[in-house]
Order: sequence, then C-alpha cells, then structure tokens
Amino acid sequence: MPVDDVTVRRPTLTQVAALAGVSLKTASRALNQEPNVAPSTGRRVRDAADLLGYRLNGIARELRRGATSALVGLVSGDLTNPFYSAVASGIERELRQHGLLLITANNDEDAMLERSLVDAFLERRVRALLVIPSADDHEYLAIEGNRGVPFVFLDRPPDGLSADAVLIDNAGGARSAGEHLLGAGHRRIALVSDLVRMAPQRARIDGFVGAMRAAGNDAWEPFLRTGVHDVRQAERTVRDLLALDQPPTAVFTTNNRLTTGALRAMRELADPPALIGFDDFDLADVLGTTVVAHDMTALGREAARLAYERISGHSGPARTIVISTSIIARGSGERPPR
Amino acid sequence: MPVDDVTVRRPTLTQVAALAGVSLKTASRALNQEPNVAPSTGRRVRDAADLLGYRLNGIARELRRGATSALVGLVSGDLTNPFYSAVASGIERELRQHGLLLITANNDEDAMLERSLVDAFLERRVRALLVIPSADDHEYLAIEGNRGVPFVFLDRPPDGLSADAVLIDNAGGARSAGEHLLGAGHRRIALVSDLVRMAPQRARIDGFVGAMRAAGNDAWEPFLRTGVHDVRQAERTVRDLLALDQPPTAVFTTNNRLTTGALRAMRELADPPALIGFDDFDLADVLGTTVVAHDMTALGREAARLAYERISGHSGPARTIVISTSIIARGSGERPPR
DNA sequence: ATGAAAGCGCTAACAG
DNA sequence: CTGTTAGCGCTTTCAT
Repeated sequence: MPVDDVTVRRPTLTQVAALAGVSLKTASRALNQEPNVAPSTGRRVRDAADLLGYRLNGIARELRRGATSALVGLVSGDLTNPFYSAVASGIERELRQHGLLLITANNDEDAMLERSLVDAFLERRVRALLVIPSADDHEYLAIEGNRGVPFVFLDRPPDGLSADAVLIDNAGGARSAGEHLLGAGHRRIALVSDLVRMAPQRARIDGFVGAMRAAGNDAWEPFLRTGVHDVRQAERTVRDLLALDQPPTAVFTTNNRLTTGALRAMRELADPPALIGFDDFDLADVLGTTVVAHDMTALGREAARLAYERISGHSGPARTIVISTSIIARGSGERPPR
Repeated sequence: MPVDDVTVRRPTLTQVAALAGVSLKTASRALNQEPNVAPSTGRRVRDAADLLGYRLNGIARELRRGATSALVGLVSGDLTNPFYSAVASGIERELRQHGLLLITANNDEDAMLERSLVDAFLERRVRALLVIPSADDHEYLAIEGNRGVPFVFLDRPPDGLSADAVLIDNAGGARSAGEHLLGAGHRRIALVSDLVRMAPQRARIDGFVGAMRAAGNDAWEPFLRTGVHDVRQAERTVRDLLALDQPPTAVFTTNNRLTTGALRAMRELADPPALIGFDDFDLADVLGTTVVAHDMTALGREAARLAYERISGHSGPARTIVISTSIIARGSGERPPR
C-alpha cells in the first residue's frame, strides 16, 4: 500500500511556517528555542512541524552558518584490528561530549587511497581530521594545515609538516621489553617486526636494540626479522626461527598481529620460548602472555581533545602527547632460557 | 609566522572563476570534468584552482543536488567489541565501492541516546541508516521509514515497522551447539546468556532449549543463567556454577563477552568443563575453544548491499538475509563429561 | 514579538 | 563552447 518508490521530498521550514500561519523566520526561531517567540506561536509551529514530520536540514544550516560541518574525520587502518577500533572508540566517546560525530574511513594501507580519503573528508568540510597514516610522507597535507582544518596525527609523527600528534612511547616500551627478557637471563632473543617503513616499528626496533647494546648483548642479531606484515607470515617466521639449530630462547613481537602469529606458532609446543608482545590484547590474561601495554582508548581520547581545542580556536605551536607503556607480566615473558 | 588563528575562509568557485577569467559555470564545468570545455580553458581554471588552494564545498553541492549527503550512518554498540568492529569494517568496505562514507556512533546501549543519534544522522541527511539497535522498540523509526531514508537492521529484527534486515541464524547456531554437547555425552549443561531483552539472546536461548527438549534432557534447567552482561559478571557466574555441589559438565555461552568471562573462570582449572561459545574470536584457535562461528564481516557487507540497493531506487517489500552459522570444533566443546 | 530580504556555494536550466 | 539566471533550505541582518 505505501507508495515508497517515489522519493518523497521532505517538508521544509517554509511549509511548516505556512501550515502554522507564521513567517519563515518565526518558525525558525520557534524550532531553535530562540527568544522572542510567543508561547502560543511556538506551540503552533511545533505542532505543524510534528504533523508534517519536519526535520531540520543540517546541510542547509551548515552551508548558511559557514560551510563547516559537525563532523570529524578519522582515516586509519581496518577497524577489525583491535588497535584501530580501540582508538576509534576513544575518539568517538570524546567527540560526542561536544556534539561532534565521527566519520571513519579505512586507508587499506594504501597511500593513494589515503590521500583521496583525506580529500573526500576535506570536501565534506570536516571540522578536524585525525589520521593514523599508512604513508610516511605527509607533505601534501601541509597545504591544508593553515587553512583552518586542524590535523592530528595518531601513533605516527607528522613528517613534512608541523601538526598535533599523540604517540606511544614505542622506544621506551620496546626497551623495557628487551630489558625484561635480558633480566630473565635471555641472550638469544628474536625480534619479529612489521614493515620498517612505519615509524612506530622503527622506534620499537631501536628501543629493543638499545637495550641489547646497553647490556653488551649481540646474540640477538641473527634473529632479527623485519617486514613481517600479517598473522600467517608471523606464524611462519616464528616457526622457522624455532626450527633453527640454535634457536632463540625468547621472542619479542612488535605488534598485536605478530603476537597472534607467534602464539599460533607456539601453540603445541611443550616447552615454548619466552614471549613478549607489543600491544595488549583481549585474552592475554587467559593465555598468560606478557605484553607491553598502553592505553589505546586514551590515545584516541587525547587526539580528540587536541582536535577539539583547535576547533575551539586554540592556536599555538603543534603539541605532542606521548602515551606511556608498561610491562604486564603474565608468565610468557618470565620463562627462563632453556 | 603563519597567521592561523584567523579562520581563513576557503576560496570559492566564484574566486577561481574570476582568477581564470571565466564565468562561474565554466569553472564548475571544468572542475567537474563536464563536456564542452575548451582544453585551454580547462587548464586555466585548474591552474587557478590550484593556485588558490580551492577545494569543492561538498555541503553546498549536496544542498543544491537535493539535500542528501553521501553519508551512511551506523548506530551500534561500542566498537571495541570485535563483533561491532567486524561488522563496521564489512559495511565500510562495501560502501566505499560506491563512493559512500560511513559515519559511526555508539549508542552506549542506551535507548534514549540511540534515538538522538538517529535524529542527528537524519538531520545530516544520511542516505541510509544502519542500526544494530540496543532497544527492542523501533516504532519511532516507522515515521521515517517511508520518507525516503532506507533503514537496515543488523543482528536484530525490526519491531514495530517493516524494514530490511540482516540476521544471524541464532536459533540454529545455538541448537547445534546444544546438540554438539549432547552428542559428547553431556546432560548437565549450563547456559550463560546476556540480557534477554535483546532478541538475539532470546533466539539463542530458544535454540538451545529446543535441542535439549528434542533430546528429552532436562538436566540443564538448574544451570540456566540470564542477564549476564559483561566479562566480569560472566567470569563470576561461571565460577559460581562450577562451585556447585553437582556442577555442570559443560557450558554454553551466548556471546563473545560471555565466552571471554568463562575462559577466565576456567583459566587455572586442571580439568575444565566442556565449553562452546557463540561468536568466533581471534585467538580461539590458540586456546582451543569450540565456537559457533558466523561471518560478521559478511553481515555488515550484506547490510550495506541492501542499503545501497534501496539508495539506488530499489523498492519492494522488506527483505531479510540470514547469515548461517557453523560449529568450529577446536577441543573445548569435545571434552567428555567428567 | 514578528516579518522581508539577502545570501551561504554550488549546480540545473536555459540561453547565446 | 560559454554565460546568465534562479534557487536548494536555512540563518542573518535589518525593519516593523
């Protein structure tokens, strides 16, 4: 019965005004709780609006008010990665406090796509843009920087422009992981890391290597693996490491995906090597996995705060917030060398 | 040196046209790759646009083109729940194929908040609205339904209106979990479930109970627990169950949070009961947890597809897609009764 | 307390 | 191939 293939045009404020028998502007005032509206007039307008199923057209309002929306954009990796979704959740919660909405888009780890998503967001006139960049070169954003759209970088420092950023203490966390394993007596420690084109990965490697150097240990060097990018690759890499004649006695994985792979590789081992993973994860307690933890939701929240301050008119030099890390010992990182 | 506290107004098409020495409309044509523009003119316009740092104002365009944006809204629970983030990821990937962007908002499991988020989305003139509702009453959406904004319900059937939906075969999945445990010889099977106000939970309970009835087993009845809503509560509930004089020999948990709690409760048990969890999760293979799995990304993808078809003008009766489930046996569900 | 007119930045319709 | 005019739905002057 319902004729719903005809796109029914939504009623406009003009129609509401007409039905209520007032002028356009009066209807606007009434619906926006502005002063100087007689109570009876207000009621008439609201009734008319209800009757017609009127809903404010935010697009028209935004255009008139200055062509800037109530939207904040986030460009990040796939939300099925718990790291990104935790960050997104932190951002979203903070933005909501201020009546802002979050638009998300997945860069698929592709620099070109990332650029076009940024473009799309800027065309939509987002109030601020949060980016967990896949690419390392952010110079193309510099043009936009001083045009009133605040940028905030998450997890990766801006390169080629100056902008607010919220980072994790990657080097510090990785260093303490290294020290933790050295403290348990390990020397032959494998380092399984992701693509080195990502700055956080480089920092984690540097931190780990720093700890080894400081301890005068170089027995880890044959066990350095980089460019390991997904769970399966990580599983295979760890399997291969453990099959060596002189296998490592401990493994440090530099993100949650790699840790998952390592756990799969070690699943059926009676006497597994020690393991520490960067990034905490959901069932780490049940699995007894020692991790370098950090507050991912706080990372998002702080980034949203910085963005909001800029939106609210704060100007000044770019700020960087660093989220601290801590080792959570759950057993796997405390296993002694065999 | 940069004067960035003065909100620099972005250049408009008029300014680009002026600089290029052409009319507004010609500039518009050139920038939109429309036909009938002399190559040299096109180049002049593009150069002017680059010089000024011009960027199309999507808000103005949308207003002019019919007051409807390229945005699709998703209202769901917190994205830190892997279920929601997997769904969101599936949606986002599908929408991108069609140049649509996803706006997300977290209902915090609050019906009032959910309503106001839906309002906010509708004011932004989203092209479609996807909802994983926390509330069971969706009648308030009925008014909107035939006004041109397509609704798609995910994971929960619409109540009080007719709309497209993508559901999981909750009853079937739960029934097969029950049968699986019965098949392993269990009779005293605990059912740990979430708030019964959520339709999927009711369906899962029904499915499980159906399997028990069909087998003539009523030994599960003392072990029915409902209203268990977070991980800690689930952990305590399972602990309490296992501390009974006559404890259950198997546990069926009806979502990923509850499964996590159960795993925590069983962490240090030498001889844990059998366990099957509804919803697959990341490290289930490592933990050897048997689950009722289903494709969450597909759930999102299908919902986005339905929405897109409506956006593209498809009209017709509401459709429902059901995502099938399958048991993945990994050990925990195959443990025999003690 | 209310209204009339102008215009946000763009595209559609129609000329030339 | 290019330009002129009008208007999307709203808010912002400025009158009354």
